[in-house]
Amino acid sequence: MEKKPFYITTAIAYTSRKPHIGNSYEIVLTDAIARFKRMQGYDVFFLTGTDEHGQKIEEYAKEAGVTPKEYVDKVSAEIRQICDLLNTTYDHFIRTTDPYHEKVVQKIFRKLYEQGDIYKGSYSGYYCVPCESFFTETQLKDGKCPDCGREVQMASEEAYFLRLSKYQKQLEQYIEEHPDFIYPESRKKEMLNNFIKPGLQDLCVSRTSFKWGIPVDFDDKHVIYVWIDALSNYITALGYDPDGSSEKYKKYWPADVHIIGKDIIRFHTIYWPIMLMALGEPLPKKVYGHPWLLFGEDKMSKSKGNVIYADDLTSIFGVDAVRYYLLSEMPHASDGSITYSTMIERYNSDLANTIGNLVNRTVAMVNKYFGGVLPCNTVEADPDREFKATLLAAVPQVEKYIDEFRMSDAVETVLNMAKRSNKYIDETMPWALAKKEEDRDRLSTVLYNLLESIRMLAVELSPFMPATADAILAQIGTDVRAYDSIQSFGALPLTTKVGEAKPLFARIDGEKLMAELQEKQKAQQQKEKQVIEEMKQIHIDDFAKVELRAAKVLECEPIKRAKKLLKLTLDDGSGVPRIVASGIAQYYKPEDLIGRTVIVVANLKPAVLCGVESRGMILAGDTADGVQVLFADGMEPGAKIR
RNA sequence: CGCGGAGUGGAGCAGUCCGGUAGCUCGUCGGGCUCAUAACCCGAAGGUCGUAGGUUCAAAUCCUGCCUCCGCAACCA
Repeated sequence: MEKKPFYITTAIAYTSRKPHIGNSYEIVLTDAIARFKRMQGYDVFFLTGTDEHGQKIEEYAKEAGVTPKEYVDKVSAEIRQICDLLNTTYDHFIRTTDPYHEKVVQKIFRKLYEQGDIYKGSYSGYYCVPCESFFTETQLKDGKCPDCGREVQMASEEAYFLRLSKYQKQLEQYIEEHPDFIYPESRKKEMLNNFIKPGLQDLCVSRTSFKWGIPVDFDDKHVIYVWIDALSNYITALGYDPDGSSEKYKKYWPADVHIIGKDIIRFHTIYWPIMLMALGEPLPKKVYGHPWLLFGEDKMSKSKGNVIYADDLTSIFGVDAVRYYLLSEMPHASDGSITYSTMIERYNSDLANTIGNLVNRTVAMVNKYFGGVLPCNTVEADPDREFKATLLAAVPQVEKYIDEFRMSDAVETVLNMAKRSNKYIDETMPWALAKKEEDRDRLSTVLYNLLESIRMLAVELSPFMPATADAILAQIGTDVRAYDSIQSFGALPLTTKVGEAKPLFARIDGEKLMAELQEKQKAQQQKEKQVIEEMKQIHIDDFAKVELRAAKVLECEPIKRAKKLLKLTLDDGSGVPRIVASGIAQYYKPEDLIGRTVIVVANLKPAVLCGVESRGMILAGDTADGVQVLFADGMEPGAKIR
């Protein structure tokens, strides 16, 4: 029988910088589903890749002093290495800079243009010069900029637009008729109520303000902006072509599920379906917006040097333990969190104690009591039936959870299989049976049941922890691992000879590890301090361009709508009060500052922050617990600092 | 009044849509066992479900106000 196709994708990762462990969650989640579906017998195609165009990348590359292509080559390779490190089984890794992708994207753009779904228009609106942004008439506040309250002017910029409005009704109908399309369901309401029903505005799909993108082939002033470029990867990767698509495309499209972060649900449930409608292609069956993996209570920040990356974790815990953690700790709807201590806890308790020890003690007994091969005489007894029934019931349960994307529940169900087996050992007490010759057959039966339960466990574990599953099967000496073989109890051949009992997961000394990690972190910080010497040097003339003046704080108040900002009114000696906004609201109260003298950068270009025009900035330094303002009490307002 | 999420035994969470004995994991304590990685199994303690009202025979669950925390956005000039 022909296998049923199953097409699953991750979002493509933006190549601005190395992804942290939270970003890696998505690929592991998708991989687990892909592996599970393959095991069930589906013909799976699993796509991932990198999104490599855009202004940001152009800027990062410039900063790094390389070409955009060199930049994305490096980051894309890094991302791919992480996918490989995490042992993910993607079938294709697409890059939006791949020539075949670029070519088809141009064709798509042209097709949509020729049929009138894309039109050339102008991005006209009210432009606020200091804020560098466009606003529609409805966004304006009393005819002025909603951000800074200043005058705006009419301005326009040529651009291409995708006619979303034309498909609005059709999309709304589709979403309502396909209740499974957007998952979890809470997101569906969000999309319908907040975006679709109020009316869709046509989407700007080209830019002239930067170059690093796929050019519009009939108008090369323009590059194709992110939506059409990035989203279409899901079909270009398969060989979609407006002039005739590949067999592969016909086989796998529409996708069974797009796995994406909750932040980009809008693009995948509104823009992407409309693009497909315009192309006359079927829509993906499901879009799952997964939650985020957050860092524990201790907020991790790059400046502290303690962002967690996938390779940091795998070097300590191993790949499978990291996969296990990501899959088990992440709730399906709300955000998960990661800390080293919870990681250690789960590792020791679930992996070392429950699973590892179960395999170890069972294999050890088979070797000790029977020299590795069990005799074939079966003697059933009381707890057996319930034991087997519990294990078998777990199989459809796991299946159900995975179909609902409830990974942590699926993983827990599998873990419970191991717990049940540990309990079975206590119920049957093999060591007591071993003492009496007449109980030998019963002992053999008990151990067989255990080996079989472990085999079932290993098979169920294989999508989550593939290497561990292999190791377990090797230890119990079998390669019977088809999904069919765990639908009933007893597929393990009786003649199986078990291997040597070797611990699967060595217990981790939590305190010791935490101490080591702290050491490491210190070393890291030390390193960052040393880097100063390698920094680019500036000439004294450059420094002289900065006008530093002492200034006395006359007034100080918080800025509404801004959590971090204080508005300071300063006497800088000029006679005219100077307004400065400063991001120190978390560390200083207004009364702490009034009357004190601070140092202000006097010739800084003004900027508008949360509606306040800030003319200059005051100097402050980072400390362990926040920010400390540099005071110059006693100096005359206006005194020059050098 | 920018948007959104969350407050449940020491910790992390489920339960909340569709009211009706408050559940899971970890930790703690007690017991059991000795095959095993100081692992495993059993039991216990521990919660007025953020707060104040309301609806109801009955509220963690529905409604209203308030408090606190967090994320996003704004933004740390």
